[in-house]
Amino acid sequence: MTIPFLRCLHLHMLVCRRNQGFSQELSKSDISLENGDEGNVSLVASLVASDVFELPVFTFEGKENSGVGDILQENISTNEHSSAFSAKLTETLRYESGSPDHNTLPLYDVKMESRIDLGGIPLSSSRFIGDVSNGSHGLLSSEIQSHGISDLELSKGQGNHCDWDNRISDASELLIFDSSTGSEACRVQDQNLVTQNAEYFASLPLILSESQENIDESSQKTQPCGSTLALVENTINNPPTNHDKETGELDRMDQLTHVLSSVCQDNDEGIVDATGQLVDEAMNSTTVDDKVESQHQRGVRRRCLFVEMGAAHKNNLHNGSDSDSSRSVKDDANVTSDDRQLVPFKAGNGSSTCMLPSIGLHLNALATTSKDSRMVLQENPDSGRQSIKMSSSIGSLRFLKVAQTLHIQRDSRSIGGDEVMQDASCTPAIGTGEELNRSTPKRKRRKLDAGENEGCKHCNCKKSKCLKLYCECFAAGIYCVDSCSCQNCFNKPMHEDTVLATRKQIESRNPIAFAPKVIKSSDTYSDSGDDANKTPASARHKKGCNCKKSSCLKKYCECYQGGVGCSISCRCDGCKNAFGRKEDTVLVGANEAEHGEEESDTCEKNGKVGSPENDGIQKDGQQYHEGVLPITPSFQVCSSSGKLPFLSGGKPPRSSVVSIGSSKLNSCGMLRKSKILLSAPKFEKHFQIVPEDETPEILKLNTSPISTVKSSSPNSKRVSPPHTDFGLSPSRRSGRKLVLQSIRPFPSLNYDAIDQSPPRYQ
DNA sequence: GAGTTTGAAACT
DNA sequence: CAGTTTCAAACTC
Ligand SMILES: [Zn+2]
Ligand SMILES: [Zn+2]
Ligand SMILES: [Zn+2]
Ligand SMILES: [Zn+2]
Ligand SMILES: [Zn+2]
Ligand SMILES: [Zn+2]
Repeated sequence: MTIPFLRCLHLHMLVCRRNQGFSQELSKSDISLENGDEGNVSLVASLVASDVFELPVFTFEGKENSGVGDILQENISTNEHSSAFSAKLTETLRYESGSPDHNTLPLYDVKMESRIDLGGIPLSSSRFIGDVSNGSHGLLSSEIQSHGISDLELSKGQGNHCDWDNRISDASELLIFDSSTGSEACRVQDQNLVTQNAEYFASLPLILSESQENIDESSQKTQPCGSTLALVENTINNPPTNHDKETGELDRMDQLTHVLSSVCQDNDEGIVDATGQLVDEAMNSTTVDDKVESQHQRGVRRRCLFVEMGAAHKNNLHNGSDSDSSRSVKDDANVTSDDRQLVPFKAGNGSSTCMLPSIGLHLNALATTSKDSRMVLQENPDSGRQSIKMSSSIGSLRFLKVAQTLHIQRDSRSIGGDEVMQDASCTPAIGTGEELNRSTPKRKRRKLDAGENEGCKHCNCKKSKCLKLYCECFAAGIYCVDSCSCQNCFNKPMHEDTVLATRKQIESRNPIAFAPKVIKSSDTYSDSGDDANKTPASARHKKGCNCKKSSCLKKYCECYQGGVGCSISCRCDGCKNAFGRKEDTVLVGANEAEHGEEESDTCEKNGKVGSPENDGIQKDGQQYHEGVLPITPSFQVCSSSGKLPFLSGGKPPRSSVVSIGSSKLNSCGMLRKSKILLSAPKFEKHFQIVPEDETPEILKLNTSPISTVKSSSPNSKRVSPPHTDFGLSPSRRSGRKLVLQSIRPFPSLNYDAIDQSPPRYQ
């Protein structure tokens, strides 16, 4: 029951890694789906119903159609083995992480994740992992489970939202961050989210059916199956409602935001976060069209669709044309990114163990060490919002995992670049990330297409052995993958000891060395209410750039590359940063907040629209909310597992930071990470870290208030860090100081580990 | 794909 | 901390 999100994350991770492998299986399942749309749907529904919590999806099997059924059954069976699997999974995960390529079920995974998220069902992360571990099948099962759970709960009583709410609340918070980043609408409060989630769940069955219908209707979809995924894809491909693609995206975002907002409004509790992301994507994909009306329902439906789609999609993909599949994959990736963001929620429960096996991230190794940390969600009485605090490693781990998944996805899929970053950006969701960065990557991907997407990055090191920050992989906290063109690479799981030791050394010199390069701070007033206004969040490069010849107009500039404007921390000459000139910030001075907003806006715009260069600036990165930590090892404590951030970018990061909603997610990484966290909550100041494109997943901690953290979750270890911080002198300056504090996480990890519990690393 | 430019990372 | 070197990405062609 614990935390669905986590599971989702794990699933994602797993999925991503295994995507390839799954694809085969999926193809089968897909086929079955294609044969009968209804059948698919039914399957899903059945699954949902059957599964209560965890693994056992058994019932499904019986229900399942022959084609799909086989696959599902297999999955299920594997799930049953869960315990054993879990162990295996961990291993596999790592392995995978090491070589994301292995499995490529990405689509599925993604879908799985989304579903899970939607379900919001609290599963023990561990179980999930175990499920996942089983293999592709496991993934499916996991999804199924999630659904099943959701359904069950829902079925029991939509009326009983309470449980969900509670569960969700945590998740929702996490989600919220993401959502917030993504869409202003998200502002809605976390609590609301929860309720919504409950509704979602309840509605899920319906949704499924509907979703199919919608698919058929709405999308002419090429794919007969009409799985929700297909729909989504279709919508994505063809901007749903009418909007031109570009505008369409924006519109989508807007719509999504609107929808979300409306939903939020509707529900006091508003679920936004996790669902929000999903919703967003779904919204985007499906069609923003419907916006208003039962937004909730739709949102739910969409989500459901997503989830379902995920499954269906997979199927479709296989059957469908390659292009479709690719698309679907992207979508999945996006979803995952979202999930990532969601994930952060809480690892909370003791199950943290799950995290252990993470994937490719360097952190993974660390993860084993500390499980202590947990994410704590605090509710601020004041605002009512809840701040999630991840103290723990677990959260970090999850993030990491997420990030890894993102990475993996990137590798395998090479999703489009930016997106979320997803936001990673994932972040706070961090996750955001990755980069999360990396979100809606699929859609964005379309745009980006090109090469690197967020996720796709690969290094080409010749002399650094991939053990220095010169190496983007190493810097991102991830292991090199097959797609890397590095020479004499030591940044591989087999050299884990060396990697970790090197990391440690580097961190000792510079605590924030592995922190996301872009930090988002919502300072100022914004918090209070609304920071939201948007404003806020001004994302900035953690160290500022030192450009002399590029005028901060090219990606040589890390600020520009990160999709953020230059700040007083920058020492650039002739700054013309399209996301915001240094001068502007300086001048503004007091007004910083405003500027920040502006900048942020600009960024978003850029990202979404086109950033200057379509390329994607790395927005992928997910911005982490204050607390969110990057994957850095520090997190590791908790997360050792995860690897890299991913942040984001995972999210599939969209180009712009903003993204999440708007999308900045980097799909890749994370995420796109994706995502930017807009809202900071009410806390004093929230800083979000935006991982760059890829930052692996992000851990989202609520830093801001360290105090809060403590208060909130006594359980959790104290994150307190000295903040003194890491030393970012510049950032410290005036306003930014806060940021640094918020940032603490990175180092914090270490601290935690070190101070209290020695890092497990060694 | 080779070659150049660039600015961060690393080194002194 | 500044200056220099090293490095790999970003960019150009
Ligand atoms: Zn490298
Ligand atoms: Zn590499
Ligand atoms: Zn390498
Ligand atoms: Zn610059
Ligand atoms: Zn700058
Ligand atoms: Zn500049």
